[in-house]
Amino acid sequence: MNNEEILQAQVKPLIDYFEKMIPLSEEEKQLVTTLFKPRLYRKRNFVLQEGDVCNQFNFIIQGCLRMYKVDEKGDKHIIQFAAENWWMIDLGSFHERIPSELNIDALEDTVVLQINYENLITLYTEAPKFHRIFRVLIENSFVSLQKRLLQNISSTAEERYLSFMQSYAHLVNRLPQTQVAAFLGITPEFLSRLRNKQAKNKS
Amino acid sequence: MNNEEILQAQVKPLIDYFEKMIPLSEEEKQLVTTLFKPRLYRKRNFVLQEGDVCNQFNFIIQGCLRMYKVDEKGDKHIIQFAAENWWMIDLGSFHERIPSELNIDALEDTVVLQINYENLITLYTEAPKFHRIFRVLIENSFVSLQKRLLQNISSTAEERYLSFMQSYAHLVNRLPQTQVAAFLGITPEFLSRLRNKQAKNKS
DNA sequence: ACTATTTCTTGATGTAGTTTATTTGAGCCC
DNA sequence: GGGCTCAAATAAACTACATCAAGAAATAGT
Repeated sequence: MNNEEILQAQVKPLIDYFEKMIPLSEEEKQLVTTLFKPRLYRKRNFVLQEGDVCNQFNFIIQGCLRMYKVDEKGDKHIIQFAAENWWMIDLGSFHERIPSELNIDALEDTVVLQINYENLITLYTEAPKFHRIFRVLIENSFVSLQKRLLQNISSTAEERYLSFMQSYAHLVNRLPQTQVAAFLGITPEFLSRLRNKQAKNKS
Repeated sequence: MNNEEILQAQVKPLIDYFEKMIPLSEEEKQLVTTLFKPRLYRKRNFVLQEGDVCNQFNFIIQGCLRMYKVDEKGDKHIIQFAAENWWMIDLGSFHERIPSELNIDALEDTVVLQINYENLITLYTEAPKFHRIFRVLIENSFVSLQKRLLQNISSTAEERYLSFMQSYAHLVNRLPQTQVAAFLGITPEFLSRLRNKQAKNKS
């Protein structure tokens, strides 16, 4: 993927996404086109590093990002993966304008449409409808997050693995096992055993 | 607490809560006063039972609620406690108008101000400012929830216990140990051991 | 095409947290 | 005040998962 292709990144998937919630006027579409900017992050590049204030609200056009925290031991704990048509942001850092404790990086070459803090305020001011759109958007994210929490506190690693295979079926082939393990909160070794067990069960 | 006291439930804490985010006009205050209704739930009564559609957005004036899921074994997994000045709702069920898998009940006699689905739509329509207010409100809830998830996937039971003691210091004396254990995702027995260990460390 | 690095698997051993059972204590109810 | 229920503490056996180590397989860089 080269710079020309980045510049071709279309705003259409984003407009479509918004219009699935609420139809937009021509002016509103124009605002979105102006205020969201395409950007390529190459594999292993950082969208956000801990210590920085998160200044971009990202919508993924192509590729895959992950968000994680590094603990004192140096272990990474993955909060979220996001692929095509998902959002990625540290909402706390973004809105409170405080340094983030989280990292976001690219697991593949990834093209996003991003809007910075200032421009999002502009968008809200020029088109208040986006308060509603982003309310609904965040409500949806909240519901997903709550499901994940519930999974985590109420299931064994094996149940979480099976559930992950279902919910992220489209993603699972694109992810190395180490990433899946870090998401499930288990060691890669134990994940390997689970996979082995499942394979045996099927045959 | 008797019915007279319930009827005295003031809308003031709620208005104050909103105005900490964004000032309201007199008309908007009036709308809030009209559309939110006070209600008493006695200890052990249900605000929401699984299978029902969640139809109320609740703001807690006095008391304490918990939200939990019951798994196949019959074990309860607590997603959230909420005391004075917090919100309690199953957002997924409420917005998608689908039956909830969660239960909400009262751990103490609890007075809430609640607005039902229809009236919330009315509120949004009459005073679009509330799209913004609820966007911010849900963003805050999202951030708390994400912190809890992170705690859960990255800490041991002991670390979670210590962190809980800090964040919920005001609540912890009002809760039986069994509830704390169900929130932390451990057995009451193991919590007892942790408490014991902490007590010894202090002396 | 070849090495180097990362990823995946497998086995042996260790540990955090569970399960089950028993005991003690604290409200509550005639 | 005695019987009841329900919350809390303690202990032993057990299980899910981690850690460590070492080899095999797959990817990437030159």
